[in-house]
Amino acid sequence: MSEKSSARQRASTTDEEQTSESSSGHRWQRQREQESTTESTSTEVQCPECSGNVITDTEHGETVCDDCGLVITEDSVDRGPEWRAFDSKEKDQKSRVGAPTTNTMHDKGLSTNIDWRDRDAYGNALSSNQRQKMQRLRKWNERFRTRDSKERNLKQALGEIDRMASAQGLPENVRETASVIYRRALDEDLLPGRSIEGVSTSCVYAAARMAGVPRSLDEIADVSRVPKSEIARTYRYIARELSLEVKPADPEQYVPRFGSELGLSDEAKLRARQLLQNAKEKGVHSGKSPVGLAAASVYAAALLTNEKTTQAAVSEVADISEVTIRNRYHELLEAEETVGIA
DNA sequence: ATGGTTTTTACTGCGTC
DNA sequence: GACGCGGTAAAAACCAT
Repeated sequence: MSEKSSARQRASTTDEEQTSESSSGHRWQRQREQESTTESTSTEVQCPECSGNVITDTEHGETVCDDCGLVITEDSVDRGPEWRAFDSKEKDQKSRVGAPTTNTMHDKGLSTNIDWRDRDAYGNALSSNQRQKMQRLRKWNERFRTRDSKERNLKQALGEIDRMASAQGLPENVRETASVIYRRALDEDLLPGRSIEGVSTSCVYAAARMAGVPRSLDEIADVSRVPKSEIARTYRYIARELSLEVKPADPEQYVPRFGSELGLSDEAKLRARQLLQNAKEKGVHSGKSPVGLAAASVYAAALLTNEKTTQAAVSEVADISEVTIRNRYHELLEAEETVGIA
């Protein structure tokens, strides 16, 4: 058992809960009393006997008439957890639902994991007899888990997705999305004729854009083993076939990242966004690369807020030539002026 | 394949520290 | 003289036709 899954296992056994519950029984008893005072709610329902107000008494699990005391329902089910958590750590310890299913594992994390360490649950070494048994179990578990080619395919692809996402510092939800996209691609038989690597790269690219933290094709290509052209081709194909709703990248989405990489103030970032919004209204941006626009706006904003940056530095973090930055930021400033300094 | 557009590369001149 | 910046021309990349 790996440490993670054994912890999960332990959390799901009932005796642990029972003991921790009884040891702190009086505490949560008191909590429940407080709860009941706050949660006794009167409803619109009327008592069938005296037409009085009916109240729900959560402490005793009864629905009772406030006037005549008639018990309308009893032994109602308390659907809340029977424990209280006072901080997130405690919640993690007490909760006994397992890990959430995740699409970043080829079997959604639902299958059994057998740890590679030859240790039992207490951390003691196993006897040689046991060790051999575990070896066999591991082997068959692995064979079972990655039964057919699709599963093996997925496993490899998800590994790649994870690797690239990490390299680009993309958050967990992007990996999740990328995994989902890949699954769909696999289900729709989009893979034949395309490399696993290429498709998974495209998935990461798409997922990053969908999550609003876009990476340029160049940046993605940097961490992939596939040439940019292939990524672009595959991405278009995937996006079309799965009809992914990926809006054209919004330059504004690049601003925070470029801004912080250059160590600019929030004010400058805000200014950059304003410039972009203005440019958008003027329609200056159509046809121009979003990254270039973003880079230019960041540079322009730095100038306007008197923060030191150079075109070279912006060009570095944005992967855009200085020339493009110059051209764009002129356009940005022009658009700004025609509006007039209101 | 082709033509039009955008981006990149490479180079040069200007002003400032 | 190095550096940041602006401009230009030609090449390359990209996109729709």
